[in-house]
Amino acid sequence: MSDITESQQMPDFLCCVDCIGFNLRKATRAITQFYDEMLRPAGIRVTQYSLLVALKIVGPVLVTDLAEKIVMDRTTLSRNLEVMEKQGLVNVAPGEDRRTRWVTITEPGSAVLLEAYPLWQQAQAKIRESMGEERLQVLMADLSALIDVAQAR
Amino acid sequence: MSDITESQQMPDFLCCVDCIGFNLRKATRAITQFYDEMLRPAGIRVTQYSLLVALKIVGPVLVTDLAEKIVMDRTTLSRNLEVMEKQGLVNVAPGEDRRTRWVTITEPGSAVLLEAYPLWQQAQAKIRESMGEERLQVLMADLSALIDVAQAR
DNA sequence: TAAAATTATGTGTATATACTCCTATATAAA
DNA sequence: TTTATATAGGAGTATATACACATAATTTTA
Repeated sequence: MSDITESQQMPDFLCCVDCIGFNLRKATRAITQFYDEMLRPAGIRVTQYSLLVALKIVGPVLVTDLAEKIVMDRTTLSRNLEVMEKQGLVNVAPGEDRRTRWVTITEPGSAVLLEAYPLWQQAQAKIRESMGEERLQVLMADLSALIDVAQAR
Repeated sequence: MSDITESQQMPDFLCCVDCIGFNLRKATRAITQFYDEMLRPAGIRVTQYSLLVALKIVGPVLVTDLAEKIVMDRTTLSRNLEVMEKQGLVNVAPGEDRRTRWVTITEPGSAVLLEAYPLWQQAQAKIRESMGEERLQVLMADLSALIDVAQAR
């Protein structure tokens, strides 16, 4: 256990704790708040923005298929879509196979997406300016690699 | 808007959508599930593990101070600690300044931390094996940089 | 010292996340 | 064709997250 079980006062160490899960969650909290704030004028959050983009590109799509694509638990996606359906952003309709449900972006959903897009661009640009394009590309690739490690079980 | 507003069928594009928020959240979902699964025998999740480590190192600490250190909303931290207090992992006691509350890891909390530590090490090692030490260091640094960008407002 | 401003925290509400168990439906096997 | 199995999704429960608002206590200011 070395230095972890000893109750030393070393506050600065906290910022460099090397737990990948912790650091990833910490960065996600900060970045999510950043995007959510930038997107606020459009009335949606970054999670909803991402789902609208995904639906625009791959929709209509089945819940389970979409969930797998975006590495989101099926039940999580369902609950997120439930909110968006109430807001009129998406449509969920049963398929011929009566077990399935097709998810589609609605007209109002597309309108909100159009409104949100420039706001998202601004957020994205701010980060790109500060981080640099190449560094971001490496980061995105590393995040993908992390997903592969996590799912290789 | 270019290719985003056109309902083209290009499912593979989804995996490379360049929204930093989306990719970060996606990776965090996968990695959090990974750590949570590895830590399950100890009965805690990676969020709780991180909080126990933090408290072991810097505790006793005030709620707001800890929240700032770990880039977590004050109210989020309060709610997380509430659960851990019910489980007996932490103690929350009022300070001399009667507005404040000191948070401390308990004896049972330390015991759980000791039990969880080797499990966490295994999770960490698996990722390190696959990613390599240098790549991970770069990744951690980039996550820190992201936090700085997000908070520079 | 009394009033104003600041600070530390709690509460209400809402979204985000995912595990476990359950139901309905479809497909495969006997 | 009946039975067994696999699949798609929903519901219950619990943690994680954070914004807006409220409260109590302290500090600053007039």
